[in-house]
Amino acid sequence: MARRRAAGLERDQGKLPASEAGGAVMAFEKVETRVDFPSRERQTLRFWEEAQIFEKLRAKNRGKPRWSFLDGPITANNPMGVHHAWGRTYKDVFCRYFAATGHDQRYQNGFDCQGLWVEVEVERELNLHTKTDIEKVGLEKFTEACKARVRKYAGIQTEQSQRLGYWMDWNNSYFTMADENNYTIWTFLKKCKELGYLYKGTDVMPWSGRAGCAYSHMEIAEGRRLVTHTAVFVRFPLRGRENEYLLVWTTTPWTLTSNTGCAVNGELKYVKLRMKRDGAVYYFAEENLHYKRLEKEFKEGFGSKPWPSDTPKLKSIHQILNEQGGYEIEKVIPGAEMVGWTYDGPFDELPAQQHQGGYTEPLELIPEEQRGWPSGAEGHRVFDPGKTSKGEAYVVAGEGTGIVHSAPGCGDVDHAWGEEHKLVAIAPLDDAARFIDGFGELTGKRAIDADTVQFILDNLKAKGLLVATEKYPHIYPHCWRTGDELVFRLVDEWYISMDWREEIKKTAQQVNWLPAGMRGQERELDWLTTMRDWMISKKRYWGLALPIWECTKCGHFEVIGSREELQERAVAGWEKFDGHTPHRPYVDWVKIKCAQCGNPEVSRIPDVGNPWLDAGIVAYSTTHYNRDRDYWEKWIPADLITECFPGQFRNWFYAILAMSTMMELGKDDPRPPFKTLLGHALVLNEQRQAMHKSDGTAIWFEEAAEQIGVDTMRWMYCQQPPIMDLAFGTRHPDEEVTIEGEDGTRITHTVDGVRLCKVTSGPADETRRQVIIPLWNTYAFFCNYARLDGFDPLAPAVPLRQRQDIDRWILSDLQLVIRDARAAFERFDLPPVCQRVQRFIEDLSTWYVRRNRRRFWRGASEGDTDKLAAYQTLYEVLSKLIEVMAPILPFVTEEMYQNLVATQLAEAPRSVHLVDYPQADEAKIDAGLSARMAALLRIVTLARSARAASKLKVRQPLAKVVVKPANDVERAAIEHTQFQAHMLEELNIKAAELVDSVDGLVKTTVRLNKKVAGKKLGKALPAVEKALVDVNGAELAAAFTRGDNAHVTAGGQTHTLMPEDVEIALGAGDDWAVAADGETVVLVDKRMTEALRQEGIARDIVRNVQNLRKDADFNIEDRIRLSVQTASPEVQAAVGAFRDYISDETLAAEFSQADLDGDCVHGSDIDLDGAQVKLQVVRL
RNA sequence: GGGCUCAUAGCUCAGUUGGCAGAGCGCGUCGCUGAUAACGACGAGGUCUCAGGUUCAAGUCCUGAUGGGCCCA
Repeated sequence: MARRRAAGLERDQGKLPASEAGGAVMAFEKVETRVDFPSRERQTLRFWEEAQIFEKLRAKNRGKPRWSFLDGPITANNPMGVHHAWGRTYKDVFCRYFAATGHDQRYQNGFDCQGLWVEVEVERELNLHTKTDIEKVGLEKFTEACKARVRKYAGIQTEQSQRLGYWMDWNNSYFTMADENNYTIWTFLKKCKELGYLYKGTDVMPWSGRAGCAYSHMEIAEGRRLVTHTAVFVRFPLRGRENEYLLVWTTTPWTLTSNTGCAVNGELKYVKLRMKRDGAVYYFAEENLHYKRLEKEFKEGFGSKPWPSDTPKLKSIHQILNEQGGYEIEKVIPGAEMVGWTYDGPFDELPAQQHQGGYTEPLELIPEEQRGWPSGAEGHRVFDPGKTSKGEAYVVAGEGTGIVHSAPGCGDVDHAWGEEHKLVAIAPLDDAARFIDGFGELTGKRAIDADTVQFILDNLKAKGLLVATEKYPHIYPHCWRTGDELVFRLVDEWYISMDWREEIKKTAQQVNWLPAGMRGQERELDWLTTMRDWMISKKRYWGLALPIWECTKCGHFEVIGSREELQERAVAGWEKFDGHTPHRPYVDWVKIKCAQCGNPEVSRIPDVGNPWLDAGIVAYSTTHYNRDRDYWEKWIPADLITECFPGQFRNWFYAILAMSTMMELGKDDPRPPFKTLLGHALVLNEQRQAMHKSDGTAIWFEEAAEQIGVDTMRWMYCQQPPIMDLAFGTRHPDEEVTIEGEDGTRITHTVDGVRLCKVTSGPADETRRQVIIPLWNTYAFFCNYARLDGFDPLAPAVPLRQRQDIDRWILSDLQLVIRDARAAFERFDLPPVCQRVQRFIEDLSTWYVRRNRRRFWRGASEGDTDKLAAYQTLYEVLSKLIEVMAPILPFVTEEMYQNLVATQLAEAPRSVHLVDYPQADEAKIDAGLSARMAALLRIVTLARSARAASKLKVRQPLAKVVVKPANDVERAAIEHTQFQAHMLEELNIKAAELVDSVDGLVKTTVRLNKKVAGKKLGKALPAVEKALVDVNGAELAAAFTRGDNAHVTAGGQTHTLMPEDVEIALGAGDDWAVAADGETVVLVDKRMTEALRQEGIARDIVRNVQNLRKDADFNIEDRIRLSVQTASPEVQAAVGAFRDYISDETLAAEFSQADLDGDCVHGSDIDLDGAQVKLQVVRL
């Protein structure tokens, strides 16, 4: 029992192990158990850098089978937060795994560069507020500023990604603003044009005056907000009906300037009523007179948002008219009767209302065929727009008045109505949402300004048209970037028709969408089915220059497919453009000649492209489709893409599928862009809410990396089911922190200059506690003893058959871990890898190491192969385990590898990441052994439970444990000598006994197994169940044991019960503690003897002395003098009887029963079940 | 307004063909510990959102309501 530790030290006397003398092997380095993981991660990064490990990895795999990963570009506009790190961890983990399994890869990261999001930030930097401001600064300067911003953040994100351990070819990242990317999109667009899918459309679009551009329907969804507007009731005088009016209601008074029609529902009833005050007659939907408007919203709010507190409840029209002196109903007429009535518009005096064919700026926006239509003022008319394609009426009663004011220049539905019913469009706003010329005093005013609204109200009042105003809350679209209210504006935009959507669907069906629970294919197909034509233009500056040259003379347009084609077609401006990127303003300088009318000065349209075009082409642009087709063929389809999925079905996933499908259209063997798509959900804070940059709750990457450690973060991401949002942690914006590493570094700010704040995370703490620390401590245990013992990893291996079964068991389990991990990696399913490894680490640290500790402590003696076997087993387990985990935890596994392997074995690769991924060694798998050990662990757990019920602590030895095994595996586990010894030592019990039955030792009760018995008993079940309460369980059990069936009488009928129809439960007696699980029963003998009692006291003393030693900071090998003083004869007797045991365990070379002398006496007074004992120790 | 989906312990979530409501975290008690910022055993904690229905039996199946989420209008 003597501990090896002390003896080992004596032998070593501080000298190095013998094997070191040969010079081949270094001693294992001492490993601390309290470590600063983030600081060590930074050291590991430096090692990789200096030793060029990534470069060596690439060289190693060059020319091997390819594995192709295609990176979805990250927006290079802001520093990374922890929400970006999930996807980037996936990317790195799979690239590392497929590198370890010997695959050549591209390792190309991508940055998304173009689009409004960059413009908005650059405007802020340059203090620009409008498009005019940008044009004053000059497009050249603006474009270069956008490029500079993108480069800056690409650099920052590169640095952050490297800190994450993300291995990419960082000098070869692609940028979507690159010439090749833009020109490849030109190729795509030209193909769209040639197939007839690219067209120009005129429509009323949601428009941001601040941003000066239209938004697609996908974009406005992100900017809906609850706001209160001034809504108005207005009356339109009917022509030819003295003092009679249409009553109209709107929340956007500015659109009244452009009214050209009024829509009614012909099938609805309308009331004609006369006001008592002035005799005016109003027409509106009868149902609306008493309609309680927004009643539900007033009570319950708008979705999650309550009714605004400063907004009064809405009045009904009846209330409003009553307050104005009351009214009388004259009659009710069908809406159909009103169709065709004409009326005076509220702003007929404006020049815009008097222009034939409507009014737009430029006037060319008016389609040819409409130019002869009557002006707005002439044409005001009541019409019935009928029903939607789904058969629902456009105009319904309820909110409003049942008479819908229609302005075809200000609304998309109105616009469609106008075209059908020949009502002209008057488009009042310029690109900054200001009134254009032709609107009198309104010209120059911004439509959404409060002053403008007030001006219009005053104007209507002065004309006697204003009936009432009110505060009206509703959900209204806002600009997702600036927060401004959107207006609706008639504009030209460019579209790709979706007439070929079935082709895209075919591509989507070729893809393996993961995780399965995401139902990705279904969602994508759903989107592809319902999506409208793709609006690809934007009236902005920084982005893809749409390669569309449109002749202003004849309207002919052409799409240029490449730089070379442009050069060929250029008639002016090429020399000036040459040498620039194909961005605005440079490319706008190039003019071509109109192929249709010969116009020699055809310019590019000023629009830039939708940014999803930029990201959607990367399967072609980054693989040089246009200049190196072989290369493209090698790498596309990619084996994997992985991104955060919310939103991407209609963004990147959609764009890359659509664009790739178009590029393949017409080929014999069209390729999908990728084979497998792995999506993952969102990163939230610990309260499961979205984290926001604006309120300081967004966790910046460095904050988490330096406080939590990236290995821990990576594990969190990998073990999280990708379908579920990850509750990451909490940022405390009021608590600034400074990170001080062991290496002397001090970090106070993120790379973007934001002050670091405290970040806490329950899930991260749990990960560290359950995975990283147990792994590390097992490693430390191994190294620290191997170092003292001079363990030589090159020593000849003890043959497997000469090792203990517990060694063979852990090695067998290790192979199973390797096999399971490989299988899960291959199907891109990381949580099972983490679960399997975590369970293994638990078994390793809380069972294998604990049970075998004394084999490592044992004193050295010649030919102690059992001890060598223990070292070799644990060494093999650790060094293989880190290879399994290396893709997920690249840092800690690297550090362990350096100490365990790299410095030990001369021929070993320099880094764990240069080692081939381990293969399970089938010869080491012993399924029977694993099953027996699992059975043993199950029985030990049951026995612990029974022991706890005995109320006798584990330090108190007990005489016997009785096991009734449920099956042969459990029986074999207990019969196994070594296994039984482990069990008894673990439980501190002297002997074990196997029995076939526990009858007589415990009380037995029987209960019906309803699942089985219910099938045959049916309606009789409740009666039988009741009858069973009175049955003697022991007799029933005995009958089953004999092989008989049991009979129960209930409700006058006798039912036969088979063993499987009942479950037998056990209760403990006085002498035994019992625990049962299914058929397995474990009993612990609670009866005490004098010898057991004394041994228990001795163990208590040992335990308390060990505590003293630890508190006194003695070294493990220090010898002591021990004093035990007590008046208790029982304790004195125990000390006498177990003197050798106490001496061995505590390294007490001398015993005393008096106070000890000396400077450093450590003592404590303890209570051993009522006996007072004084303990003292002093170092010898 | 339409479609999909969810509602179970303080929190996060499992719950198979209907058959004794579970895990992890947190909390409490006890125990173990010279690798471990650990570990182990036990315990408290539930109107399975609500209302009907089918059934011997419903968290589970059916109908409806309420509330949340996502998507589309």
